[in-house]
Amino acid sequence: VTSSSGPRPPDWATDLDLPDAGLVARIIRLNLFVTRALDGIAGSAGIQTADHIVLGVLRRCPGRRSTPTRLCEVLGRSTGGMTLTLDRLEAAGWLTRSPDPVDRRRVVVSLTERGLEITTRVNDALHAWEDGLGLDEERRSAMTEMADHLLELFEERSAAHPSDALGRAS
Amino acid sequence: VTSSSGPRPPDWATDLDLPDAGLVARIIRLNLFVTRALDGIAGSAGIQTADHIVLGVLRRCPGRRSTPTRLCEVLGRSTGGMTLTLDRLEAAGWLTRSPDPVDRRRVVVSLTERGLEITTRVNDALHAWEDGLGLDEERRSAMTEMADHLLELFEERSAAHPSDALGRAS
DNA sequence: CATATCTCAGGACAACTGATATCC
DNA sequence: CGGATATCAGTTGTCCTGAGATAT
Repeated sequence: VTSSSGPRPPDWATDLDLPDAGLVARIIRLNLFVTRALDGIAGSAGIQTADHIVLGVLRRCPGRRSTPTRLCEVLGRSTGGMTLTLDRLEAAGWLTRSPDPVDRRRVVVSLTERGLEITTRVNDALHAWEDGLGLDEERRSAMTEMADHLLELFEERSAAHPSDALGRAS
Repeated sequence: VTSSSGPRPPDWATDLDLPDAGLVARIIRLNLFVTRALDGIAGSAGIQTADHIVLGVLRRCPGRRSTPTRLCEVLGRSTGGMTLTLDRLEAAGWLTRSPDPVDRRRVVVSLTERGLEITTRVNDALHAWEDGLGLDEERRSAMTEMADHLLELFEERSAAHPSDALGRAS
């Protein structure tokens, strides 16, 4: 994490260009920066990034509740792994598990007051960080619209090929 | 990973909306889809996603070579972890390590012919996948321009605050 | 000598796989 | 009974931390 002093690296190690790189490379790179910021912010708030994302998904579900399997589908994780994550979040008091009265195989996962509070706090900090970037409003809304359009395409696509949604198809 | 048959989940577990969600949430979600596709494609080619990304960065470096530390900065990883990754990639014959004649503390990491070949192959497949999404050309170029603009902002930002570039400050 | 770069060994942790219990 | 849901146990694997080696 040093880059201030000492002998500068030779020029050929300095820059990298994304000339022919496609959208995919750019999205990955964007995600890298975003993830760094999120790690810092979530860390300060005392929650892991991956856990915050689960709470964030939950926050945007109708009624602020969902089921483990549904969360797995959205986030591309296994049910076994999700159980562990939910254990952590439940132990922290950020969500509760309760049996679904309608279908008792199911477990309903609900965001608690404190869970809502922390994910909202992290989200607000993230918004502040985003605002501080100096992105003009025009581009911001254009970018949002593009992203939503792309997301729609992705969702259509994974609805069409559910089997390789997770890249596990033969 | 089931969503085709069986009793549908109740409505309240079905949809999630990103109403007030900012760019960050969208980028994370985009990355999720992209990562799924990449996992599938890279997996078929016999390389891990994380490893492919290292090769991809290398491919876009002038001269197709860089140093471990530089890669760590770009990808936000520790040098120790990078050593292990480079061990893997070197063992696979995708890159070579050689001492820097100018500064012999340094190691120069160079993409091999085979390394260039595999990362190019994966990249082409990714392009094909991207083309298959049905994104019209106008939006595609707009999206690209937006992404590049955002990336510039991010880079300025991390140049301004190098200490918390990795979220490890204080 | 203090700093920079890389490597190595040890440890931590999250996530997956497969099997089990419960329920439709 | 077959399919679905969630959990548990065991394992894997990657990454990080901190110490050490070599060079400046």
